[in-house]
Amino acid sequence: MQAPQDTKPRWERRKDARPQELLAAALEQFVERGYAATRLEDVAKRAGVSKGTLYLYFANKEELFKAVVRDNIVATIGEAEQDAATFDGPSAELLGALLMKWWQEICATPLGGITKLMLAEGNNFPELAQFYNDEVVARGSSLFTRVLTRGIARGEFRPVDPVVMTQVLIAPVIMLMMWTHAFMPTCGMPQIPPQEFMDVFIATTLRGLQADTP
Amino acid sequence: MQAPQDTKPRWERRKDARPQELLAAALEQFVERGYAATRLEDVAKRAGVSKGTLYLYFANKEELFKAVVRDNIVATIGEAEQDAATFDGPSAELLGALLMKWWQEICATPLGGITKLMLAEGNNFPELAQFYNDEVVARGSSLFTRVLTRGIARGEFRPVDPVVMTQVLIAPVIMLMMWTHAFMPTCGMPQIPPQEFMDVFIATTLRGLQADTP
Amino acid sequence: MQAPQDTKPRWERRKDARPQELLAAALEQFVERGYAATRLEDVAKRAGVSKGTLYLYFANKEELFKAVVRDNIVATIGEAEQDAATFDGPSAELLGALLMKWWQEICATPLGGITKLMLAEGNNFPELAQFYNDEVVARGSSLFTRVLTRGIARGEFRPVDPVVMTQVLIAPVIMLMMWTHAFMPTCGMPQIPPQEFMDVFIATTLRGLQADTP
Amino acid sequence: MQAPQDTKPRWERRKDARPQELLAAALEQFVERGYAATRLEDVAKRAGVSKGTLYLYFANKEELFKAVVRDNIVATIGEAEQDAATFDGPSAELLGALLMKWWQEICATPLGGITKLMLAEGNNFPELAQFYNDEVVARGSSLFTRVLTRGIARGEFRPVDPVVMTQVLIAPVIMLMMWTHAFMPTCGMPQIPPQEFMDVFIATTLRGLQADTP
DNA sequence: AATGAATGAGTGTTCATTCAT
DNA sequence: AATGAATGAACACTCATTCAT
Repeated sequence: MQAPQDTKPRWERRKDARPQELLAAALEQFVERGYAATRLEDVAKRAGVSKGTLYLYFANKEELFKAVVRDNIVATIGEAEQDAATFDGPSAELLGALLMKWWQEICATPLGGITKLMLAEGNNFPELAQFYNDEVVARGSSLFTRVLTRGIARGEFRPVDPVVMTQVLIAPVIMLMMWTHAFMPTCGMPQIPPQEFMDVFIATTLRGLQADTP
Repeated sequence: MQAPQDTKPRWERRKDARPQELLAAALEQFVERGYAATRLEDVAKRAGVSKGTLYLYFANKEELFKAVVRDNIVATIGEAEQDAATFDGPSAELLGALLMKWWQEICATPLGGITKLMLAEGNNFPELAQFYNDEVVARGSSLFTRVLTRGIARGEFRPVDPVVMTQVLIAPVIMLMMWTHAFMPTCGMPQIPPQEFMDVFIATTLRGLQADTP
Repeated sequence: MQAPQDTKPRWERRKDARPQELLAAALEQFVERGYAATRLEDVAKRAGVSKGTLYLYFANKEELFKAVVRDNIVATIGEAEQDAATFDGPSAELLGALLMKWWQEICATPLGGITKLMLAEGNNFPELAQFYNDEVVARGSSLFTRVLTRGIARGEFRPVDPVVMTQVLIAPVIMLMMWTHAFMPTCGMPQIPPQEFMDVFIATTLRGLQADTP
Repeated sequence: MQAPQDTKPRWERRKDARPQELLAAALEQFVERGYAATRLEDVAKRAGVSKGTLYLYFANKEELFKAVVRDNIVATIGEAEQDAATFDGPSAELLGALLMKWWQEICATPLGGITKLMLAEGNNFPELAQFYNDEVVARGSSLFTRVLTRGIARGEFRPVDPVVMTQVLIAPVIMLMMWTHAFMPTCGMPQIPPQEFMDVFIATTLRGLQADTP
């Protein structure tokens, strides 16, 4: 028996990988330097190609950025939406899993830098802000809102306003992410141990949401 | 007795006011657009002078930014250091006053935007980061540390590690500021009422610091 | 008695002259190379300034081109409109004068190259085409149409359709201009003597327009 | 008797057709956008091949353009030269046929756009201008000159200077072509009916050339 | 023969900085 | 002190051309 073989010629395999290589390079560069300060030539160099090659795959800087967001953050949101749609167990468990997934797959990775970037530069690039708000903020929020609504409907959660509660859920995670990511290395801030924070936060919140059982 | 009078002719007073006008314009522009995206021409226009005039007072963009920080944040820290040095009463009172002063005079004003800016863009301008760390973060932190040490020495506070405790004091305030300032308008986050937050935070913390009185 | 003196400092006189110098350089360059092939750096060099200086006076390439057209062709049309509005004599005389002015001040000068350019590249730059059509073609045409209408109303001209007749008037002049201007030097075409052509053309046309006198 | 058959397999015929397909695509693109603005990628796409394939058949953009001219205009001139060389009848008939052929096979087809293009952009591409002048202008002119000379020698035409007369013959046709082709759609010029124009032009000219018959 | 990925020189545009007046 | 004209380095984006497959 053989290991599965890629029968394509080498350059074709290379071609298929290119967009991913470019997106990875772009992510790093955007996170390191911010949107405006990222030079496409540096992204290209980082991916080991020339400036022109970038334009074979992405129409311009803005589309490159959007592709980075889509390929990483939006994709993860999509998975989470799947998880939520097919999940059958208690809402508290689902909510906890979603929060932890968000933390582990986005906030705790370099992707967290994208959120920082949007906070910092969003004002200067309204179209990007719009895109990010539509594809990430709105979709992510409404996912949490739906889970809360489900829990309330099933009598698992107390009858809070699910929209407001969504914000209450989101806020500490973003805070923690800013804390973990953004603070300047020089800043000498204390390291909050993120995993513990998340554990405590989730446990506390779920307990607070729990409906009274007579 | 007379109120102190400015005996200078008007144009000279004007001249003396120039740097202040420029610094005010620069602050607004930096806060609105970030450091990199701020165009000196816009700062000049906002102050009602020409671009060249800016360079009569500030050697370059970086020095302008530093001057904004010095003239506002560093100055406030200086005052606070004075307050602390001459204060004679209980350490808890001093600590509460310092925290509240920090909140009210920096975090709750446009100056809070400078902190956001440093978090967001500091990495791209290492010299600015260094400056900000030395002049603001380090000095501010050490002020709190000194007050904590004083309180412990005087038996008012429990014998915590004053350096770590400093971070614990600072973190929530910065969090609140980020919350108040930075989050994208689109983000739809709930408004935390800052004054209440600060009151509760200060009360709780001081109570937690209080040494046991036998 | 003294010659009128310019009391401004030299650099200010320079500044006032700059736009004209740039427009002149741009006209030459556009006529020589066409719109797309004209490099702004070459325009700048030709005017003896740097590329950046161009942008102090004109927002971009397109605006530079429009300014060239306005400053030359549109201005001349404006004069002609004035002439026509204030003219009191026979319509035939006015019409002849307008045609000749058009020939002498536009077609026979480098400005004719602009028309050639629009014919050649207009398709590729729809916004420029629109502008040129509105500001030059439409205004110029309607001027001739008005004069024809005036002549007909006053019983000087036969009752032709003035709009169609306008085209008949315009066509030969544009033809002559293309002939004079555009033909490649190498092309070895015969030199039509333009002045004679215009004289004969105007004389013939006016005679053809003349109303029958009983 | 059989019609000549192409015995090659289909893919080979395809291969043979390639250059023609490319030339056709190039002609359309050049006429639509002009020489400089034509992107080889668009030509390739139009021909349904890849950009690289273009370079298998034509060394570069310039050679592609020359090939378009050769394959169309020069070829037609060649035919006309043949016609003229073998023609035995009256010179007036030959001359009329040549003029009409020129009109119908070049000026009235998209090929007319090539002439427009050379007029408009020739200056920017001296090598192309040289080529066009040698292969098209000179050869075409000298063909007419030879026919005129023949007619004069045979006593059919009046003894005009054949070189000058050649230009007189050429000018109106080029004019008509410019009129038909190049003028901006927006320009609202009246449509000259080309066939009538040519008929009248040829009839008039031949009559004018006719030698007096005693 | 055919592909299409890759290149890099070239151009329009921006903006911190300088300097003659 | 103040001006604002001038500069030029920097960057996003395009496209003719090359070449490994």
